[in-house]
Amino acid sequence: MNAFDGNNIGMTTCWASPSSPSPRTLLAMLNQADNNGHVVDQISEIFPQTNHQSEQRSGLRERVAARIEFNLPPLEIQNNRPFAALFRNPSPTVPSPLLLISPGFSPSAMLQFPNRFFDPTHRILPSPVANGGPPEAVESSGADHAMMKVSNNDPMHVALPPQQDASFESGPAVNETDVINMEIERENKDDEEYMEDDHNIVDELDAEPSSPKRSKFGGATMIGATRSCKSQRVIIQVETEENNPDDGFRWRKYGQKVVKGNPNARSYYKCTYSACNVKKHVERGAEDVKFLLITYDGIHEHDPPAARGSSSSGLKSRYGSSVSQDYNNHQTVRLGRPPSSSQAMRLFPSSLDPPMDMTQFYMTGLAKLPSLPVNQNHGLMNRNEEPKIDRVIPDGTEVFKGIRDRLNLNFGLSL
DNA sequence: CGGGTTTGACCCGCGC
DNA sequence: GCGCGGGTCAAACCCG
Repeated sequence: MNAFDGNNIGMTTCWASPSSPSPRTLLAMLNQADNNGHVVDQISEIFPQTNHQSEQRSGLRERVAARIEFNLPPLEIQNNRPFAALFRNPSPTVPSPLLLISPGFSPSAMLQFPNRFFDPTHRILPSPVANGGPPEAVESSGADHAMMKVSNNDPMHVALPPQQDASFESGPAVNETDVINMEIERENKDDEEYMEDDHNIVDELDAEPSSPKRSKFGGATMIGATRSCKSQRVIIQVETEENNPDDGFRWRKYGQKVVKGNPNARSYYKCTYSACNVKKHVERGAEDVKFLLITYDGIHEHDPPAARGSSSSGLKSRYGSSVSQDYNNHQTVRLGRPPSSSQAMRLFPSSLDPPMDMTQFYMTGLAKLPSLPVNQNHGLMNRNEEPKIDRVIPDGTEVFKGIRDRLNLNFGLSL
């Protein structure tokens, strides 16, 4: 039994029955309630057993916490949008609020185990000032999809036991469980500016009619696919010279194409694991080639493959990384086999790895995209794994369990 | 020979 | 219907 099985985090990612309010809808209602008290009546229909009278006078975080009957610890949020220009459709896609997380906290772990954000005692979210450098940050969008941005100029080093590596290196996964967590987090900021910013984001999204793909998802940023929208999608932006950072899984490149708006070709990869349909495509930022935009489409339902010719102590895939093409004329074109792992950048560092210059991530979960098929045993990567995590954060676990239970109770949402 | 990349052709959805 | 653009296929090729 995985230590996180008790949470069943993201066990099922199908939020949405049409009759049940989505978490976003719920939070939007909470937003409105900030400015319009009677909207709370709507919410009271959803949470009839909660006493929201006092909540109307408290912050939204407190109200959310009260409704889910758990105390959500406050988070530090800053207003920043430093990477807005890095995407092909930069201005409308990048929202502003950032959540700060501590250095050394794996973004993939963050996505897979969002409950850790709630840990009030382990202090996962310290002040960036204390880190002496640009903070890690998680960004949550005010638009119809979740966005998270993680940046950290400090070397990342996940302080986890080695046996946890596979879980935390297995690549990013985000589902709407994460989304609601992030949404709840961001709502902690009872700030007019914050709310206005939220609206501005929506306005910006709506203000770009020239992008035909956008309307499909109600203004959500649709970077890429026109057809393969049947699985969840996570977009990560990494500042790296690697053109395919190692994420612990093995990928086979099956295509490359120059897409509109970006002179840098996009490479398409499939997971080589049999019966695994996870794909990803990788492209350089249109405006800043330092940044690599990796889009994961789908969720691995298997363990990361053992590295060939290496011990079982770590994932040292020879094939996870390659410099397949010199998009920026900074590296020589290399055909055939990728460079050795020593040249490859590990996307998700482990505790065994030496500190690396992992700098920036950008993650986007398109909440509007259809969720994964309901499968009680799937939903996030490696959910079926034997327990590899012996560091459990009880408070966070309980918090998330409470959220899950409450959502299940009130919405019939099975997480 | 197995497993990877390359690359042009093709497929398909969408907007006009 | 047509064109555009993103995604995929598959033969050719590369490499250890």
